[in-house]
Amino acid sequence: MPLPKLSKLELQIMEVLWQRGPCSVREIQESFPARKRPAYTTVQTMVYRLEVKKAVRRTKKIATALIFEAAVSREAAERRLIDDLLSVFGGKSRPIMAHLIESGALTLEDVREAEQALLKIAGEEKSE
Amino acid sequence: MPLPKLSKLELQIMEVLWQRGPCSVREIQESFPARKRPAYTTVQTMVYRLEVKKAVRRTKKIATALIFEAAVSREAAERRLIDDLLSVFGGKSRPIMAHLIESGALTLEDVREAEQALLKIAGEEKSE
DNA sequence: GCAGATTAACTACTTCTGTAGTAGATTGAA
DNA sequence: TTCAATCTACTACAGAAGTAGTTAATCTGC
Repeated sequence: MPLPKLSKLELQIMEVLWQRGPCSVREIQESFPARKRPAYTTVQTMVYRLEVKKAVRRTKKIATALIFEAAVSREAAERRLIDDLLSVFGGKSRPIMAHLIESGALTLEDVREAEQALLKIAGEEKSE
Repeated sequence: MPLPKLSKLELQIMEVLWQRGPCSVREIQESFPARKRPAYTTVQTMVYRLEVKKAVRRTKKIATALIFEAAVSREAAERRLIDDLLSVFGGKSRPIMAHLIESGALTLEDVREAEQALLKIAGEEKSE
């Protein structure tokens, strides 16, 4: 599979790797806000599972600790999430937009930016 | 909990109920496209679980069959999905929009419609 | 060189999801 | 009235996800 499905916790771990670059399990664990910090071995287990899924890879070893880095991009992982959501909505983004608006997360600026992006794409396609 | 999390298959079952109104397990099962139709008892199990989650309720009994109806609205369920997704993106819809565009699911019309909706809301808020 | 700290690797257990079989009750038709 | 079809209700099981303990190897400072 090109891009395996990542769970919520797995994504949070990937997030650390995307933000900070290669990290040890300890560094990943400590970057969780103290209140909701999972046990060291919990993070360790998740990192190993991500490794099996080829979402992270070992790069080197510093003293006793293995250093891991993301093997899939944030873009690709996020894209996967959106595609999954779209499949629930039958590929239509209309209802998604409606909910984003309802929840107050979508601003006029977001929309105008999206419009510009779409216009740009349309223009490029014409000239191909 | 006001709205329990629904899994993919649970959502597909809710979809049948939302579309067709009250149904028996048999009707739900048969409304799945033949190719990917789960066994009768699989649907039955899911419906019972939805019942435990209070997402569906029994309305009546026709002969031997129980008739179930949705106890949560499609709006609420979809809203829950979006909110979960938003939490992954830190509440920002910008990246979500970007991916929708990239995947080709978002059209200019969708965007213009969204813009109108937002303008309308802004107008209403001013006059309150 | 050794002891205490740190880590990797393995194992374990729970909940959720998807999947489905079985047993016993209920119907409806002949 | 009896029997086959249909249902409900219960049970089972595998895989993913979340959580974490244990054991044995490995460092590192003294």
